[in-house]
This record gives sequence, structure tokens and C-alpha cells, in this order.
Amino acid sequence: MAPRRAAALRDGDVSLRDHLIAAATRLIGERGTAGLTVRDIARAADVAVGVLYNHFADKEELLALALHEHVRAVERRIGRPAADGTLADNLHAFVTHALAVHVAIMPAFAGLMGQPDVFARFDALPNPMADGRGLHVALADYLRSEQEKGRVAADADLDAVATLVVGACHELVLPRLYRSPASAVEVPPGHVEALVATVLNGIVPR
Amino acid sequence: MAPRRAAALRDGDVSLRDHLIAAATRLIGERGTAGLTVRDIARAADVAVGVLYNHFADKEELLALALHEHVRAVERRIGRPAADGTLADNLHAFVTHALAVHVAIMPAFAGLMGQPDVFARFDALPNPMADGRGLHVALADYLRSEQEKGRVAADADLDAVATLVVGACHELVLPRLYRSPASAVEVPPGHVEALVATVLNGIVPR
DNA sequence: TGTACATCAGTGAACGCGCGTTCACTGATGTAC
DNA sequence: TGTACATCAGTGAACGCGCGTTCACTGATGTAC
Repeated sequence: MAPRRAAALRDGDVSLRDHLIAAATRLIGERGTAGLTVRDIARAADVAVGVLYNHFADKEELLALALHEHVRAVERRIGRPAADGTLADNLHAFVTHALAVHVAIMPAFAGLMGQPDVFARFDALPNPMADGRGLHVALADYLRSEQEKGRVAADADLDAVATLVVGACHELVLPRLYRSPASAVEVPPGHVEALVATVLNGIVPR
Repeated sequence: MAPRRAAALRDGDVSLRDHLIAAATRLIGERGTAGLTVRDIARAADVAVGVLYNHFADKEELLALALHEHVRAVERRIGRPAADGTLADNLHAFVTHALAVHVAIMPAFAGLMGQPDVFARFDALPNPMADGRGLHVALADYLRSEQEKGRVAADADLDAVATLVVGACHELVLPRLYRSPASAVEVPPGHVEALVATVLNGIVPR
């Protein structure tokens, strides 16, 4: 009643299921999801291909779980933005944070475009970002607290602000991702400051 | 010295090359680029698969040309945003315009993620959007003209504004695209107005 | 005008490849005696 | 303690499929006489 263990686990203590998710997560972090095959994952896990189907219904289930784990790992590595300074400081910290997160997770999401099944399974899992809220809502929540303190105008539309800020991260990351999936994203010096200043002050003359 | 013509062109006058680009462009408009095969294109063009390779080096060259043509067709259909009203009116028109453009072209771009070769060829063609400037630069140019008229603050960073506004379009379109590639994007009523108001006035109390 | 021929773009079956998935087999481990 | 056996997760060759691409062949058209 105790068949053999996978070679890769001889010295390990985790379940093979977790080992597979970890291997897929590592691959996603290294090269995104575009062109990622079950053979790649099996090789990274040092395991036969077939074993994958003993633990997951199909490739998409494993990908959804690994995508989820990847996002959690990214947040764990990057941490949370500070929120104890001036409004400008905190916004700056948030934009820097959100940019780093987007740089790290977009190659994972982008490679899955056109596979809505994976996202359906991903969405069934708890949102791994910002205590289950996601960046967009997390920013809106933070701004609401500032609004209650009177540091943000009472009539400001916080959802609109979140859309602009999170959107700016997309705009800074996506075009590079199209052109060269592996390239580092460099934001020109002063650009984050300019984004924050725009959101704070608007563009009409004062 | 005059071999047969493709069945699909018997009554036509365009070149088969243009006919193929047109067929691929139509398919891209109908269902994006994800999962689009050379057989799909040949069928849509009512032509044998092989003919494709008499006119293009490979699938990627045809895709780059069709992607380019698709963007031109979208702009032709949607037109240009009005710019003869108040600053708020013009920004509203621009956001509405940019949103419609993103809804129409993102399924085409998204399906090509992970194929940088196609984008390399696409980038070699003139930018099909806004007189070769692209939406981002077109918005910055417009804002510069307003700045010269004094309707936009002299110290506003117009590139940052463009990043925020174009980015907001990404943020409104992308998440839907991940989940259901074919779905219509609905922007809640008043959201565009809120985006414009945020960009105009900022969020600090006045 | 009519006929035989040469041309070469169009044709589509076939090729090679890589993918996700399957399943007969293997062999490390626990159990029975 | 030692040996024969049963278990079943792990294994990886093989399957079926769809993809991009190729190339021997077809046949509509222009030319020669």
C-alpha cells in the first residue's frame, strides 16, 4: 500500500502536487506563460509528463494554480507600498509598487490571452493581490481613507483615479512586452513623479 | 505567359496579394488574432493554402500587414475625435475615441503576444494611427496646443497625462479581454466624465 | 480563324513537427507468513 | 530476521491532432504558326 515516490521527491517532504505547482510557478516567473508546455513543466519538476495528470485535470488547472501562486510570490517579494507619508509620497510609493508588480506579472497574464478557461479557474481562486482586493480596489480604498482625512477632495471619483493609475502601469509595461517579452522595463527618471503630480493637481491652470 | 488566376479573383480587379491581406484583415476584425491559422485565412480568401507563400515570406509577414490594415480600417471607421469644443469636451471626445479604438484593436494585438517577430515587422510599417503619431503622441500634441492657448497649465507634464489617459483605456479593456475575448466592453455611465474631471482638476482639495 | 504548345500562378495532399493527453508497464514500498 | 507477494503512483513511449510550410501537379491563358 505504498508505491514508489517520484525521483524528484526522494529527499523532499512536500507533496508531488505542490512540487509541480512550485516548478510551474518558477518557470512562469522566469519566462512567462507564452509557449510554456507540459513537457517544460515536467522537466523543471524532474518528473515524467504523465504524473501531471495524476494530480491535475489538465494543463489549464495547473496553469491557473501556478499563475495564482506566481502572483502571491511576486507580492511576497515586492512587499506592500508604504502609506505613512504625505499624499504625494504615498501615491509615489503606490505607483512604483504597482509598476513593479505589473512588470513581474504581465508576462504571465499576457501569454494566456485567448485562453479564457485558465482565467475562469484563476478567478475562482481568491484574489491573491492586496488581501483579496486587487490593486485597483486597494488604491481606491487607500484614497478613501485620505478623503476621510480631507487630504483628497470630497468630490474626487476614486474609481476613476484608480483606473488612471493602474492603467498607466499597463501603458508603461504592455508596449515593451509586445516587442520583446524578456526585456527590462525602464521608466524614464521623473516619470513617476510626473504621473503623481498630474493626478494630484490636474492640468487646468490654477 | 499568363497562367490561371485564383478562383476567388475571376471577377475581381485587385491583386491576389491585396485580396489575401483584405481577407486576413476581415478575420482579424471579426475574431482577433488568437488561434488564427493560415488555413482560416485561405478559406476566408477562397483560395488554396499554398498561394499564401507565393505572396508572403511566411504567416508572420501577412499577419503584420493585416494587423496594420486592420488598425487603418478601424481609424477610418471610427474617425477622429472632435477638438473644437471646451477642453473638457475635447478630452471627453478623445477618451471616447481612444476607448473605441482600443476595444477594436486590442483583440488583434493581444492574440500576438509572444510573437515579437510580427511586431518587429509591424513597427517597420508607418504608424497607422493619427497621422503616424499614435494615440499617445496625438493626445500630447493636442494638449500642447491647448497649453499654448493657456487652457492647460504651463507646468503640466503632457506625456504623463497621455500615459494616464491611454493607460485608462487599457485598464478598461484588458481585463474583459482576458475573461471573454468576444464580449462587448461596457463602460459604466459617467465613467468617462469622471476620468476627464480627474485629469482636469486632480484630487487635492481646492 | 483554328490548333498545338509553353508558361507559371494556383492547387491541395502530404510532410515534419510539437503539442496535450493516455495507458500498459515498472518498481519501491508495505504486508503476510 | 527473511522471503514472496500485492499495491498503485510514477514512467515515458505512443497516440491523435492541428499547425506552418512545401512541392509535384493542374489548367487557364498568351503565343506561334
